[in-house]
This record gives sequence, C-alpha cells and structure tokens, in this order.
Amino acid sequence: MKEIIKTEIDKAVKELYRKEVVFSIEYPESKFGDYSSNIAFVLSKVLGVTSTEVAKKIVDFFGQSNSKIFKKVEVAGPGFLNFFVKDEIFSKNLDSILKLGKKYGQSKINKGKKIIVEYSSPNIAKPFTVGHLRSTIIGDALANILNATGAKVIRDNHIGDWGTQFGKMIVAIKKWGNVNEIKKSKEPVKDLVALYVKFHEEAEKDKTLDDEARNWFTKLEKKDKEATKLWKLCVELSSKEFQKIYKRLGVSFDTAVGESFFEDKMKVIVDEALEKGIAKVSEGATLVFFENDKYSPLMLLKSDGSSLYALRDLATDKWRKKKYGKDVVIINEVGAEQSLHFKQLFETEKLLGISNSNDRFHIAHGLYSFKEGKMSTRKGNVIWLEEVLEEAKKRAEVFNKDVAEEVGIGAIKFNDLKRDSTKEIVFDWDEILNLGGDSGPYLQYSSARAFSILKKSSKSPKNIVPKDWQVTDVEKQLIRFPEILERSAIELKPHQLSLYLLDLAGAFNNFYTHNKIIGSGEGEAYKLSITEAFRIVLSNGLNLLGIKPLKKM
RNA sequence: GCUUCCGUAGUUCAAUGGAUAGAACAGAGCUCUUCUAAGGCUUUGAUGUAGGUUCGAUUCCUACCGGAAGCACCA
Repeated sequence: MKEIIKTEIDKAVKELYRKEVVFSIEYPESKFGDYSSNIAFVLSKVLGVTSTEVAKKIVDFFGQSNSKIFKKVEVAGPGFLNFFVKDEIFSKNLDSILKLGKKYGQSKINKGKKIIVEYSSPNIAKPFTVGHLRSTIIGDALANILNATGAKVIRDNHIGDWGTQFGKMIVAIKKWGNVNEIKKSKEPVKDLVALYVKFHEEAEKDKTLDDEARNWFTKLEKKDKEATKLWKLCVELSSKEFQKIYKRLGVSFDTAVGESFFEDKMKVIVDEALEKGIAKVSEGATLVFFENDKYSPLMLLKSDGSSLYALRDLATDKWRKKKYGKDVVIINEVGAEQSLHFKQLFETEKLLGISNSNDRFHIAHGLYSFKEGKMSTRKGNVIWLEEVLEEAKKRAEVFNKDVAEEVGIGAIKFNDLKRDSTKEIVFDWDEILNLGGDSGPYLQYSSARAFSILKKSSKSPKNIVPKDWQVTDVEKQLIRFPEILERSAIELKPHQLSLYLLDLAGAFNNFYTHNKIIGSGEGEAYKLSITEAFRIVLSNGLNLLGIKPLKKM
C-alpha cells in the first residue's frame, strides 16, 4: 500500500514540478488520515517555496485527478499531506488475505539473495542456559522473516565444539571425573559442567592447571588419541542435550557444522595472512594488526601454535563463501559482548578478500543481567534453560493445561522478540514469564478467540461490505502486514513485527467487543470475514516469530 | 585509561528527522442473560544535563553525568 501511495505522489510531483525527490510515507495518528507524507517539506527545500504552498498545490492536483485510491487528501500543520484511503481498498485487501492465506504478506524484496543466518551456536562443555536463549529465539525469527521476503535462508548452528575449553574439560575429567560414571549419569551435561566449574575453582589456586589445559588442547589439535576420545564424549553428550531443547523450542537448523570441522582449513589462512603482511608474529603469537590501531589486534594463533576462535571464524566464512557462492550474505546473531570481535573479524575478512562490507552483519543482542550479579558458567551460578522452560510451563497452567507448554514457550519467546534486541534484559521471572498485557499469551489468546468465533458461528464468512459500514481499525491494521514484514526484514529487527501483532490483536479485541455477531443482520458474514482475515494474518505473524498460534486456550 | 552500546511515565518497553512522545504492567473508575472478561473502555503519569545543526530533534553532532559490555594467548 505504501508503495502505491508513493507512486501516486511521485506522479503528481513529476507532473507539477518535474522533479524527483526522496520522501517518506508514514502512518500518522488516525485523525490525520491513513497515510501521511513529508514530501512538501522536501520539495520546499529544493524549490525555495514554503512547504504549505507546495502541499496545497499537490492537494489541488489530487482534488482534480479523481483518484482511485484516495477518498480525501488534506494539508495539515506546516505542510503535512494527509491521505485518506477509500473504504473499498480495505475490503479488497480482505479478498487477497482470504485468497492467499498463508502466503499473504510474503514479499520478494530479498528474492535471489542467499543468506546464512548463524544463531544459537552454543558452546559445548557449557550448559544451555538462558544466555543462549536470545540468540536462538531472535535468530530463528529473523531467519523466518528473511525467508518470507524471498531470500534463500540457510539456518546455521555454528557449534562451539573446539577450543581451549576442551583442554580444561579433559584435565578436569582426568583429574576429578570418571568416564564410566559420566556415561551412566542421568544428567551427564550437568556433571560435565560441575567438572568445568571445579576446574576454574582449582585453577584459581594452582596456575599450572591453565597451562595443562592449553597443553591438552594443543594435543587435541594434533589429534592425540586420548584427547580426541574425551572430546568426542563431551560433544556427544552435549549434542543430545541440545537436541532436546531445540525440539522443545521448535527450532531447527539446515546445517550444524561445529568449529572442529574447520580444523584443517585454518593453516592456509594463517599462511596467506602472513605472506600478505596482514598478520605478524609478536611474542610468539600470530596476530592481525589494524591500521592506525583502529581496533586492538586480533589473535589468530597462540604462542604455542594452537588456534583461536577468530581464526576458526575466518576459516568458516571462507568455506561458506566457497560452498554457497561469493554473493552469500552472512549474518551472525551473537551477543553484544562480541561486537569488537566481529569488527575485527569483518575488517580482516576484507583484507583477506573473503568478504566485503555489504555481506557481513553482526546482530548484537544485549545480555541478560541478573539482580544477583553476573551469571558465569565458570563460577557455576547459572540458570539452566530447562529450568526456565519448566517454570514457564508451570505458570502457564493457569490457562488450559493442555496448552501450557505452548503458552509457556510463547511467553518466553515473545518477551525476547517484542523489544529491540540491542538492549540488555534484567532477568526477572515475572517479566519473562509475563502472561498478560503485551505478551505472547495475549496474542495466542487472541488467536484462540478468533478460531473459536469462526468455529461456533453457523454462518460462513462473506466478504461483502454491508451498507453504512464504518471501516474499522482491524481492517486498517490488516493492510499493513506486508509492509511491516518488509520493514522487519530490511532492518533485521523482528520486534517491529512483534509490536505490529500487538496493535493488530488490540484492534481485533476492540472490534470484537463492539461488534458481537448476533442475530442475522446483513453485517454478520462480513464481520466473520474480518475475523477470518485476522486469524490468518495473526497466525502468519506468530509463525514467523516461532510462536504457536493456538486454536484453543 | 581507551572503545562500543544503552539512559523515555513508579516499572518494562515503542516512536524509518515530523504533528498533541505511544503501549503494557502497577494505581483509580467503569464493563459479561449474546460466538473466549486471561478481554474492552475511561483515567493519573516520562525524553539524564548543557550546548549545536534543522522549518522541525527522543532520533544527528559535541561535552558532561549515570548504567552495561569489551580491550593479547577464553568463546
């Protein structure tokens, strides 16, 4: 719709002034019309005429042109152009919603693009905690949204199954653990984490432990048999645990290649970087130094010759470009604490010719912070994700018990998706498991409500507008969905979609309380078709966010 | 110390440089003999400070104050 209006204005301006200018279309407060534009301000600057003057001319133009889409065009304030859209546009839009169903709102703005969305990416040997939640939820929604705008999306779980932490694990298992007991344990991952915590406690006292751990990782990189065996054990046990959680969250991936996979693809990169003078050896370690010390140096190899994750990331991206094509766009959904790492990484990739500045993105999310202080795996004060899911489910039982799981997950996911991801969240059970107000359950409830209305009605929806029908906010909101989806995709911000769904549901609930379908008046069938359209759009939106629309609640 | 991100109602969050800064929660008051009241309707209440750019600044720039994160062998 926005595009249509933009074209109309463009035509008018070209005819009146023979100019091409960049301007915007906005959704104003409802009394200022359905759409508004700042075109008069922009033109006023270019032409040196007052904005009101320009605005008036454009209004006159539309007044005479007998527009097919505008009921009314007005000048307001210092030169805003307010557009009132004809009522039949909205019912025509209902037609396309009812006809297209699940396809309504899908767009082609990203058609032909290949996009890798890397998200979740847990570190094996560390617990799956609320910390991993944000990346998993936001990344999944982002992937869905990009997919719905025509991109070929590759969902990539870049599992952290390599690195010094495995040296630590191996030392801990050998010193304080028992392989057979771990294998038999009901919660092997918790046992592993306990060992990981023990390691850090002991390492505080005994500094040689860290050296020992680094040694073991070096051995692992050199394919030492014992090291590899213990490493495999950790990886297998953790993977099982992760699969369980992903299943519960309803998240899946197209590929989940661990960091270890890139072990044999790193040497070439180091050689190339050294040869081109991009990397230098300093104090025995290999590092990339940046122009004018723009960023602090990026370490590729430790002085003992073992690799660091920056190098593995370089190898990963090089491999991705080879596998998926040079034009593939790579998006990492990773916490904001790694912002510097990604800046260094992107810069280095540019120097090495792996990527350019248009095809690498870091979507940084703020961290969870805790009232009780920082959460740290190393110290063992963590909140396990499973705990959170269970608590959510328990709280959601105040609704229909049959859907407690879906409602609980919906609450957790939406809590993350409704806000701009850059901000940090203070972990607060009441906030995260919020079941009322602006929440996932509210949307699920609205969806169940619409389902129920449609199910219980004896009539079937008919999209024929009754006489004297006043266009409602639901109809006006419904028409916005495709634009919101595109905006979400362009800005890489799922919260735009979330907030829209809240507005939409609010408009519907309001509509519903004031438009009960009773008796056999001529408006009933039309009200039902609005309800059906709402049901479709809300379901589409919730599915994109990875939240289950419910039929019953 | 340096760098990055964030400061908006009592609280949690919105606002592609636009109009009277929107919601939700909490508080006050209404609202179910009618398809889901876990709803809906009223109502109280906010841009950290000081400058600058602009017709117009929550948004951009500068300084300061406050919070978080990062800064060479973790990821």
